[in-house]
Amino acid sequence: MQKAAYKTKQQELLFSYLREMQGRHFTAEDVRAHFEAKNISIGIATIYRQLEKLVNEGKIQKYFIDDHSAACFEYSGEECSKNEHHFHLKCELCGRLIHLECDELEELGGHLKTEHGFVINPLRTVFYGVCTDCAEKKEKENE
Amino acid sequence: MQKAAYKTKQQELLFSYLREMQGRHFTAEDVRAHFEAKNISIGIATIYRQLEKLVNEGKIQKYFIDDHSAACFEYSGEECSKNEHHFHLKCELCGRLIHLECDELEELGGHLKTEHGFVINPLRTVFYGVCTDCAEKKEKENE
DNA sequence: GTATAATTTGAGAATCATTATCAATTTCAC
DNA sequence: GTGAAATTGATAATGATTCTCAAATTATAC
Repeated sequence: MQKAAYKTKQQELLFSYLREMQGRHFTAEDVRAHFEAKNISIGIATIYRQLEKLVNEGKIQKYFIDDHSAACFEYSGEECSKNEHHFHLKCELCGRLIHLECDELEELGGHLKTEHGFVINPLRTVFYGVCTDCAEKKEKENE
Repeated sequence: MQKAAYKTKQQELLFSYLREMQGRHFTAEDVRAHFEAKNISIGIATIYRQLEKLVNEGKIQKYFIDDHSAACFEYSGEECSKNEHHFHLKCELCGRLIHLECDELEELGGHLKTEHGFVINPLRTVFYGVCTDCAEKKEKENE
């Protein structure tokens, strides 16, 4: 019972960016650059703070895609946040991030739960590996 | 044809630590602290360099378990590195890292490959979620 | 509208894991 | 032993993120 939650210009600006980027991932730096390009100044501290808040509220997701580089955020839209179970595949070769909705993965979730007592969080889990394109490229190189 | 690969004291020390820690994960800082406690001095740069080399050689694995904190390394033993396909589960609540060998996950790998053209790398993929113990604790709290 | 109190902002400093630099040391082949 | 090549390690640099705190903004009471 302590947050009055004032609505600020910066919060609205950030949210307009989220809608614009819906379904795509971005970093804190991307946000800053976006507004700088429009000659709108928002402090980087504010960007981090607001993103953090939105993550805690479950409105956006935070991913750690690349080793020690910047965190990625993603806004999936108004209502899907809780229902949608898309996973992320990250290609270790080209760096591409692939969104994957797949029943098989749902089943895996069930298996891990019943057999191993582990409730998987698809919003945070990233599968690493090699994508089709890169696998093909690699094959050609080996010929 | 450029690496003569000299064998150094530091490399041997590090390897003795790996054997001691076989199957358990550790950070670069853990290594440093371990040798400091024994009054053996190894530069932190050397530790990072050697760990990096071992990762590239496939002799140890590197995981990013916690958000932006230190990377975790793990030595699985002499010969299992290539054959063993154990996955990691990370509990988001207690922070515990669980090793999991499971046929279901092997199958998932097959599915991702045939249906989505994605070859998963189990050595790098970490599943996030909630472990049995924490799920139980949570349930009790809600009563 | 003005005063007031609570919250948010943002510039800059601080943090922390990791990487880069480079002279000094160590290793190994001869 | 000598010397070229590789490795080490103290220290500086990096880069994402968080912290600090005074100033600005917001909501509320009058």
